[in-house]
Amino acid sequence: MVDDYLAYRFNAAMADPLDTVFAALADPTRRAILNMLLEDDMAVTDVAEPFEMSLAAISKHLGILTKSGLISQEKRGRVKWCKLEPDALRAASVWMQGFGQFEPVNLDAFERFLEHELDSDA
Amino acid sequence: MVDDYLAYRFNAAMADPLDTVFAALADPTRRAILNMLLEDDMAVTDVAEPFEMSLAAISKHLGILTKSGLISQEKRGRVKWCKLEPDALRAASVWMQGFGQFEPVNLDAFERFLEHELDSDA
DNA sequence: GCTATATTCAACCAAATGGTTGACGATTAT
DNA sequence: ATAATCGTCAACCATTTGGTTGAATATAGC
Repeated sequence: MVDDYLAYRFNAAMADPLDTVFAALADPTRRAILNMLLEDDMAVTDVAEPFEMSLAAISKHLGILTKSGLISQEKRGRVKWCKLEPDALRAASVWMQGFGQFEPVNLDAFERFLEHELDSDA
Repeated sequence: MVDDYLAYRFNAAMADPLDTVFAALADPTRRAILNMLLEDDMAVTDVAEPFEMSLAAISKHLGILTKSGLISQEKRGRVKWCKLEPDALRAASVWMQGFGQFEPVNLDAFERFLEHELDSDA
C-alpha cells in the first residue's frame, strides 16, 4: 500500500530508532561523551581519559552511541576516530516537538544545562 | 560561590533529571502512553486497555513516567487520572538543541513519526 | 624482528529493567 | 452488607545494563 511506502515499518528484528537513541541519551557518561565530541572529533583513548572507568567500558559506551547513530567511528591507522552525528537526534527531536509548543530555545537555560553536564559527568 | 547559585548541582542521591526523562522515553510502551495522553487525560485502566500486558505492568510504566515528571497522576474517587506534563520535556529538548541547528520542525516528518509510533506500539 | 600503543573481545559480576501472578486496600454500586 | 471495580504491592523471574579484568588483535615505531 501507499502507506507502507511512506511510513516505513519495523519488524520484531529491528528496534525502533527512537528506542536506541533515547536509551543512549539516558546515560550521563554517554551524554558527557557527546558533549566532548561537540568540540572536536576524538580518538577512543582520548575520549576515555577524563573518566574514572576502564577503557573497555568507554569502548562499550562508544559502541552503543555508534549503534544508535549518534556518533560514527572511523579507523585510520591504529586509532579509531569518533565523530558526532547530530542528524541522528533529529528524529528524537521531532518526536519530542509533538508534546508542547516549546518556546524558542532559551540560550541561558542551555548554557546552564551544558555547564551542569560537564561538571557532574566529566 | 556564584556559580553554585546559578548552576544547581546534583549529589549522588538525586539523579540527573535528564537521566530519568530519557530513560522514560526509551521504552516504546511509555512513548505510546504519552501519545495517548496527548489526546486527553485518562484513567489507569483505560491507559492499559489497548496493551497486551497486565494492568500491573502499565501501572509500573505510569509510575516511571510520573517519577520522570512527564506525567502527573491525581486520584479522584477510586480512579487515578493521568495527565501529560509537557514541561518536563523542555529540559531534554533544550539539551538536544545543542547538537545541531535543526531546521524548523518538518510537520510531514512529524506526522510520519507519530503514525509509526501509533501503529507499532498500540 | 621486537616492543609499545590503540582498541576490542570474552568471561564474569551485581544491579536494574520489564514483565508475570496473586493477594490486598479503597472506593463505588447493588 | 456484599459484591464488583480500580489500582498498587510483593514476590518472583528472565534479560539487559554497566562495569570489571585479562587475553587477544592490529598497527606503528625502533
